[in-house]
Amino acid sequence: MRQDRGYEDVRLPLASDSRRIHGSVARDLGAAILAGRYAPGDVLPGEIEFSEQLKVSRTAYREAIRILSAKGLVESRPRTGTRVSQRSRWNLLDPDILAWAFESEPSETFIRDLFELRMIVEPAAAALAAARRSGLDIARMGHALEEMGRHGLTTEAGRAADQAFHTAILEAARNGPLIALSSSIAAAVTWTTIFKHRRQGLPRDPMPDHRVLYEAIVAGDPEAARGTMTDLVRLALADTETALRP
Amino acid sequence: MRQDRGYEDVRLPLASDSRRIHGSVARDLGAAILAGRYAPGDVLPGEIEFSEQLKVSRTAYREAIRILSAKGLVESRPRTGTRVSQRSRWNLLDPDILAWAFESEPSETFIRDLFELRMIVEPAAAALAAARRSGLDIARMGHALEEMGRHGLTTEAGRAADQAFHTAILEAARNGPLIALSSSIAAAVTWTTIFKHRRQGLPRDPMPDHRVLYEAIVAGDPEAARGTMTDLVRLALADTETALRP
DNA sequence: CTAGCCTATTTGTATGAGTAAAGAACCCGC
DNA sequence: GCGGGTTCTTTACTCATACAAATAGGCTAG
Repeated sequence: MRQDRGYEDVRLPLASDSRRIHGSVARDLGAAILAGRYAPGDVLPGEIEFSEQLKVSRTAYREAIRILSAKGLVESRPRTGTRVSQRSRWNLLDPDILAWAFESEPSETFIRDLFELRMIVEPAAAALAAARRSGLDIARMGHALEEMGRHGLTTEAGRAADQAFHTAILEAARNGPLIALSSSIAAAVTWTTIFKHRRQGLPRDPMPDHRVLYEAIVAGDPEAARGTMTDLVRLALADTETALRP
Repeated sequence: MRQDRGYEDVRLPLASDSRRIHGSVARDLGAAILAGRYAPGDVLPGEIEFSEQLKVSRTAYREAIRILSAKGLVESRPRTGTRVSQRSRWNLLDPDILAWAFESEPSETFIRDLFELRMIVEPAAAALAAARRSGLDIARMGHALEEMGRHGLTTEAGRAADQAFHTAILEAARNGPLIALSSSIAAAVTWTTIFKHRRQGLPRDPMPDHRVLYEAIVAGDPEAARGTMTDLVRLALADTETALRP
């Protein structure tokens, strides 16, 4: 028997709907801003000019700008035009923004910052998850672990399972705002692995760590879960550090 | 001598630009969704019908929907229409979403969740801040403390200063994604105070706690800062709990 | 009963005209 | 000269309309 309920809204972390024109324009501009091609304070060309330049209608262009504006990347006012906002206004935890940030390789400090966040959030989340997890949560984690083991982290499916494992833990913590952080965490998780592989092969098999963590959560032992997760993230950070600073 | 640099982009947490029509439509619909007037899975009326009903052009309405879509509240596809997304897709850490959530009084569980997040994030942030704070950071915190002391938490200015104090700490932690959480934290901070007052007056003067925390950060003692912040948030949570459960 | 086409419905895109807001330049009285 | 109000001009914002694309669900042939 398959347990499909609850998975129905799981999709790849593809940036929203880049199929539509407004979506792809937003993605392109957003990625350009994240990559630094437009700096905070810069004024974009006027609507008519820029939309013509991009070969799209003003309607589509404006909708793209609304998207960026909703994520805090730009602000537009009559007479002044549309300008890139200060970094402090950017919604760095927005899933799309993260995806755009990782489109062109992000700065090392950004990756470090994400790991710092993981180090803060995930151990606490693991502790909460150990206290609150349901049978369904456990099933999901178990399934993700299995998939990880089967495919290995060299495959796309394996990395997805890794993400799913960490996401399941955050969801088991039963905290809405915390779940909203899962996309950020997931981004960091994926890039850990990618970096590790880029720097030739796995320095270490991550499966044992994950299994111990899983057992702690199944056993309902918050402090064990916290400690194990701390170790897990610390090791991942260490691996990433060596990959970053060769 | 005043230190104005760096404050130039500080504004009230008013939901973006509700002056423009697309902005106010987005605010209204967003607040309605957050308040539960539209439930996840519900399909909104068609563009033409709904925009006429709201007495705005289809263009403005569509731009509003793009904003909501960018924040994960809705998803729209041809033929199917626009429907409210699953809660797990909502970007609960988005500043606008938080503002909308607090427009109609939010659920108790949501407030508890925010406090849980504070409890996780702020002590760690305080520790980092103690290690990394600059002179400017200290000046800001000091200024905010002064204002808090002068106006007291019964005034709008005093509450703003309280928020500013906590925001300054997060900024001193020198971590972009963490700073993006400041709006969430700030929301929780404000509502603590409002709840406490609703439940007759201050149960306790919060200034001493804040001063001790400030000293720890000035002294550059991470563990002291972490401990003090933990106490501070725990007390705030306790106060809020008693206000929630009368 | 199934695979594949059809079509009706809904959002998406394009275009053009007119409105409102917000700096900047200007004018005027002092 | 100089401050304060006024006009001016640029820009985004709003509106209306037409057409294109996508797709869910029915229809039809096999």
